[in-house]
Amino acid sequence: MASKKRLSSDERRALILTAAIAVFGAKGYVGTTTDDIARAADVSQPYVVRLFGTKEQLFLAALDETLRLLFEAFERGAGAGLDDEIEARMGHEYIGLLTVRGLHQTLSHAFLLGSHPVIGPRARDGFARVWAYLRDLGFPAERAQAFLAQGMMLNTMIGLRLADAAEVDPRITDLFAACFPTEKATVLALAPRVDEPW
Amino acid sequence: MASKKRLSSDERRALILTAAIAVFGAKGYVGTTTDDIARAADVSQPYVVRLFGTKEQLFLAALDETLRLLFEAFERGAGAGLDDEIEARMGHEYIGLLTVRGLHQTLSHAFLLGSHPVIGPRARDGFARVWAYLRDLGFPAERAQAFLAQGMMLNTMIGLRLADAAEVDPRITDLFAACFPTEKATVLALAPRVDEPW
DNA sequence: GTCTATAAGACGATAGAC
DNA sequence: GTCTATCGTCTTATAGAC
Repeated sequence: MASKKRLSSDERRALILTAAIAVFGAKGYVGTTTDDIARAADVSQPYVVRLFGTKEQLFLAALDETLRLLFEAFERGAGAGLDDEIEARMGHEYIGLLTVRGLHQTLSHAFLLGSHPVIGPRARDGFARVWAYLRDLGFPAERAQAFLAQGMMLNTMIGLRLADAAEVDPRITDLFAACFPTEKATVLALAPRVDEPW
Repeated sequence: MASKKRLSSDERRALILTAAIAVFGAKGYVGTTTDDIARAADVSQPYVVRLFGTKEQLFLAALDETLRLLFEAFERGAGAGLDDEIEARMGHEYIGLLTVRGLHQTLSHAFLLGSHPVIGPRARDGFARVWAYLRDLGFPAERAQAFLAQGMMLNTMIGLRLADAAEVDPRITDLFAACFPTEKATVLALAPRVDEPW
């Protein structure tokens, strides 16, 4: 059993944030305990609280990091080309974010916290920034709208953990084929499964 | 102060179920206490547990009722006409369900509980039934997919409580106009607001 | 049909040591 | 930088009365 290394505060924070996105994504803001995250990051529960102040601040940090990774991915996808090409590349990047465990679901959970006095405003601002980003990129309103809607659909299918069902339930096979005409295999390969705790 | 009437078990169950959809929608499965629902329904907390067994079973009952109302609305919207007409009517009915407090958000929360051992399977089945309903109605896969995606988008905007922001934030005004070209006024009139507890 | 009282457990946060 | 111990609170569910 390897003994644990003493890390710098920043390194430890980064590890805990990664764990937080995974666990918050799987169990939601309220459903996640600071101890869940501590165990996922292999540190003690009080230390998580010590580093981030409160569970609420930890969630805000996880949301910020999630949005940072999202815009980073969008930046990679944006660039020269026709609208169709840009949209395809950005969709591809968004699917690629499935390698960040819990990212899509952390977004979904944040977007359901609209009535939370502290998290709600931050979540609304994040969503509005995504919208503004697409529009500033030159997406016409209707296209931006459809692109976002597809993203919410992917989030939902991930949150439902529908991927295993795609292999046994013909309805779900049909659904995946319709949603991801070109990237079905990638999505099925990267999507979290029912039996994964996170 | 009006004294409370003694109701039949079925009447009381129906009242509690309505309250449960509203509160679960606003605060989520884990974030809602049985006491929250009891107070919203004006009964004692142990009585809620008595009538529904456990909080988990109560959530399942609320989800069932939510899906029942959803299919009932779809049935009203379906019927004769071109695909475009049917889709417009069904979208209209789905927006009309905003009069049922918490319905869209209860769906969203259920759809994020994919890793829950009991609720997860029921949520997946509900989603698959919605998909199958659209396909059986004759929707081509691509159209059914886009329709569902728009629904997820509406759910997200409701969960975020974006409606107030539409009146002050130009980004959000633009977003609402793009998402609801014909029904923006209805959505804004029916959407829950930030300051509503549920 | 409905309530009050309460047991039993889980959780966030603090204190303080190393 | 990181841990152990622990307090106080909240929450589900049960017991039992009316």
